[in-house]
Amino acid sequence: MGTPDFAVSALRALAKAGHDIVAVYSQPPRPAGRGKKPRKSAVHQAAEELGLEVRTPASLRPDEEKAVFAALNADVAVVAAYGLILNQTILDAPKHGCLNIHASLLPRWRGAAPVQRAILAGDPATGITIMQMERGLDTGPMLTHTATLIKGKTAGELTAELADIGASLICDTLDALDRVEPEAQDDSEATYAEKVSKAEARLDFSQPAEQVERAIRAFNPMPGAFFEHDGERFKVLSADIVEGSGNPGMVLDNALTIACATAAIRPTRIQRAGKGAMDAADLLRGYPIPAGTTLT
RNA sequence: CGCGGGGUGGAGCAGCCCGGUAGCUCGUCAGGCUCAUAACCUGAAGGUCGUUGGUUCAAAUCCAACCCCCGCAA
Repeated sequence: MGTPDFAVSALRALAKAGHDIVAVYSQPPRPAGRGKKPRKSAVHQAAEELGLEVRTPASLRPDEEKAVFAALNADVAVVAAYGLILNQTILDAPKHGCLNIHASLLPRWRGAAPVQRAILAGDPATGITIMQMERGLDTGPMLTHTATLIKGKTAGELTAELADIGASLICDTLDALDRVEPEAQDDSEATYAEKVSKAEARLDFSQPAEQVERAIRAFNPMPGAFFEHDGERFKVLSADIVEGSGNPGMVLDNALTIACATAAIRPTRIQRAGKGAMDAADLLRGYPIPAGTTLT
């Protein structure tokens, strides 16, 4: 059970490992993208390519869905970023219950956007935790986990890396399922990774440069950290922290060095609305943003 | 039929509304000067102006269709 790219790695790995996948659950196709045509989820597409049966119920609450799921008579359910609440009946249906591939080192960052939150908070490392699902949101006992350093990675890069880690870890965990010792989470250490909102993606230069740079990485590629200038949106895909000071948001030179609360930030990759991503220097060649300009 | 921007020498743009010599910033190459916080001067190479068709004496510029890229929204 999964929906985005993050879950595809695991699906492919499970299939390749020779597991008998009795069904794949994913969110139903939704109008999305330009043209608003209904699009199948990444998992949905991958499952079809693998020739697997795909089910896309809008909810798992109806008795009928519960019955269908139970009839699969699965040994175990693997869940990764599925996007639907699993009720107790569903959780109990498989012989070994439902295992979740979660993109954080639980109990830190339970919830929807663990990767982004970890970067935003400046965590030195994060990882994947395989846990036994229960009623609460990402609260179940942990089975296995693998850590990785965040360094200067963007959310996109980290998510891709964690997807691979999760894929191999779930396979290993399933192989050793009868040997691993479930470990309860320490609720007092738990933090919640709230979904990212569009408003958050607007850069706030009144924060320290270090925090601004984290935001840029956390929101790359989605939804894209941005500032506004001349009524246009400029997504900042990456930036360096440099020396400099001035009123927050002010451009300090002709190389687009932007003052923050402390120090300054200099975008290296930028994307203007309607344009492709380009180096900041290239943007400035055809679209100068002179020193003294204040960005919001 | 969700809204919108764009495809012009290697890069980023202007020109298009008001058809008629292809421009700017940068890069590249050659030479000069010489060492001035991404150096400066001179010169050169390099473009089927996304594709196809139409209008016209003449189209990057007007019209039609199509292909590709992207922002919003979801």
